[in-house]
Amino acid sequence: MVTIKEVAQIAGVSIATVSRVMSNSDYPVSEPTRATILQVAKDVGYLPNLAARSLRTDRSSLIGVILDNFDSQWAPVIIRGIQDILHNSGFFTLVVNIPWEKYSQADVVQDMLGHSVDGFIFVETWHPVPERREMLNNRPYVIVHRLFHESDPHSVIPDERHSSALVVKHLLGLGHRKIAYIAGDARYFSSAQRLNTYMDTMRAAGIEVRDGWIAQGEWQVPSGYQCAKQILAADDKPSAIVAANDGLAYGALLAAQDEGLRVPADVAIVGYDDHEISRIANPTITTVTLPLFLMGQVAAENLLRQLAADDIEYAEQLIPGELIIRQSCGAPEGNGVYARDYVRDQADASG
Amino acid sequence: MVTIKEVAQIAGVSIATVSRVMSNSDYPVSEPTRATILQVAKDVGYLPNLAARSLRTDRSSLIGVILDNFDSQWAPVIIRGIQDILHNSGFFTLVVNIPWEKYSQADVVQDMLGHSVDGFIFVETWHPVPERREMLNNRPYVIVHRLFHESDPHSVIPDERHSSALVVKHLLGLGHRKIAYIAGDARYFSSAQRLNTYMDTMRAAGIEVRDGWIAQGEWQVPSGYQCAKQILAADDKPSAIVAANDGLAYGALLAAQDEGLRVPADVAIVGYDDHEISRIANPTITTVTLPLFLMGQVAAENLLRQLAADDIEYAEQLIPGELIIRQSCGAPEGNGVYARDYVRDQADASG
DNA sequence: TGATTGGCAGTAAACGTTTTCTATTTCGCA
DNA sequence: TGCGAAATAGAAAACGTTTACTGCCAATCA
Repeated sequence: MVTIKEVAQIAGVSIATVSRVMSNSDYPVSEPTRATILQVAKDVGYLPNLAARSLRTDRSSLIGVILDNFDSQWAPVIIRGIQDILHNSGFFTLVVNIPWEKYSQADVVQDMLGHSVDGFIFVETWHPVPERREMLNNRPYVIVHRLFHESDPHSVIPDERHSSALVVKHLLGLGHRKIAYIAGDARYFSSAQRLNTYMDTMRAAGIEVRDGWIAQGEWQVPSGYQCAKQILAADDKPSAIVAANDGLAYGALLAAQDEGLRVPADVAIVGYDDHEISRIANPTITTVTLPLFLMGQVAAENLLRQLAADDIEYAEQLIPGELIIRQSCGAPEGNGVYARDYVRDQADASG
Repeated sequence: MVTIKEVAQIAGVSIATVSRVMSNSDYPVSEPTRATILQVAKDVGYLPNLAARSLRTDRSSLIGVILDNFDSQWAPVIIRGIQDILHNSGFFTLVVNIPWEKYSQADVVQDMLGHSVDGFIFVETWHPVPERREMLNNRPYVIVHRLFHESDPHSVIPDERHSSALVVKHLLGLGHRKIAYIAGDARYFSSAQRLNTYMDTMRAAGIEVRDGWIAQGEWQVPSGYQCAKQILAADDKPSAIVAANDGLAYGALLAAQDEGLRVPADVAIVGYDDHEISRIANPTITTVTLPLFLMGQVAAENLLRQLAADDIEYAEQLIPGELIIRQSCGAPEGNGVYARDYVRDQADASG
């Protein structure tokens, strides 16, 4: 590999000058000299050795990204958002999926510190680490899509209250009054937020929530099925069901159809997350998006800001989601058609 | 950060000795000395500075991983497989999703070379690069899940022929003779492989494939719907349809049901890929897996082997998939039940 | 015209390792 | 006992940068 020395030799200048040009230093270099050096560097294919630079400056242009569930539908999108910003600023990411059985988070952080990463981004990691700051060697960090309850000023999370209110209000707007709720796994703090927002929104609309309207689920389809069965067995059947996520909503959909109910005619169902399942289901499920890509971008921008100056005040950042109106809510203004019709239309259009 | 120098000072030895111990050199160091150094290093929390090491040795413990579709259902699993092996061997990966509009592959490779990556893994990248070898500065590389036709000895790909034969033979074994086929996007070489295998397998079974049995699709659901409509309109209706992937299979499923046909009673349908959609569909779809995690592992192992010695002969590695028997094929030995029953059973079990 | 300034370029010292070379000690064996 | 070899340790150079410091020259100003 060609080094700064050869470039200097060919250009007839000192290595210091080459370095100043190549690293975009604000030290003054005359225009002709700069042009020559740039030209020579290009001709000989010079590439700065980042290990050497890192050794000298203690900045590596590397950001450690730690997650514990790469297979989640969300993580890859978040990571793309992160990289979109970071790569544009000349950073690479060291992405590591931590299989909890094998490595501890602390070990991975240590390894990353060995590579002199400039900062950390934690994606959806579940276990909070008490003395994180210290463990990270005081390097800046951001937590994106924080799933645990412990609050942290350096985190970027979905605006659960905003989004939850969106779906409930949507149903209220459609005239529904008897709206039931299937909650998510109680160990996730988003479950409580979503549930509480449902309660608050109902209360604000002057509706008293009955006991039988709330079922405690666990995120997955079978749980949604079971909860919906339970809700639909009540003698005062609700006209709509809000599920804490799309898996639960899909389960509820199957349960309703199993009971001979038409969705949305007999009972409306809405989900949360804009998971693929809500696009595939029949009818398609009205839901609200998780602004994942944006969250990744915001997290990366936060980190860059911390890298630039560390005397800033931080606060949790809430990113709002968007309501996606599909078929399962029966909205008159719904832009969706039944899955089969949609598929048929698409086929007609393309064939 | 504590350096080798301080460890040496505290342990009362030279930095050379510390280095030899910390880097597991095979240079002889007496047992007591080694023990002391290890203890001191641990006590003071010494971490080797990898930038310095990289500068000196020209090995970075970094592997560049390049992909162009992070959102594909497959990429994250492949990457986990890669990291599973690589991280165990002390390597980190520089994972980059290349948005083709913005960067060229060559630019990213250059940037990675600046970080002195020890090797490259290309995941599912579509565009072959002619003078790849040179571009990579002669560093070792592996292509995993290669989607383009150009053959390359350093690639790890699914055994398409094996898997395709698996599904067709499965249907033959169930007594089907009139088996139609919906092909995938013709630009992918796997489409041709899957189609050809279907033809070969049918021929080997002594069955002549009729013209109307083959439809040219494009991977997506609407295309599957349309193709199935076309196939089912033939006067000699087939009793089974093999789709080149699960999206097409799902589309075909909707089309069949639209025609008032029961699946699998009236027409059996099988897919390919073990995409989530095949688990969610009703009935669930029989399919064959892509061995993604394993492919990632094998790719990483290949790279490590190349890193260790470069005088090895290489050949494309084919990784076999597995048949997943679900409901849509009507196999008597099928281990599946209808989605709704499955969901109900799960619910009963957990509640 | 002479002193002062400011723009520009070069010298050389670091950054934290690895590794070659050299030096010392210890050991085995005649 | 003496000698060579093996085992062990240390000194120092090198890897490719960045940057503090020094120096030169031309332009500016009194």
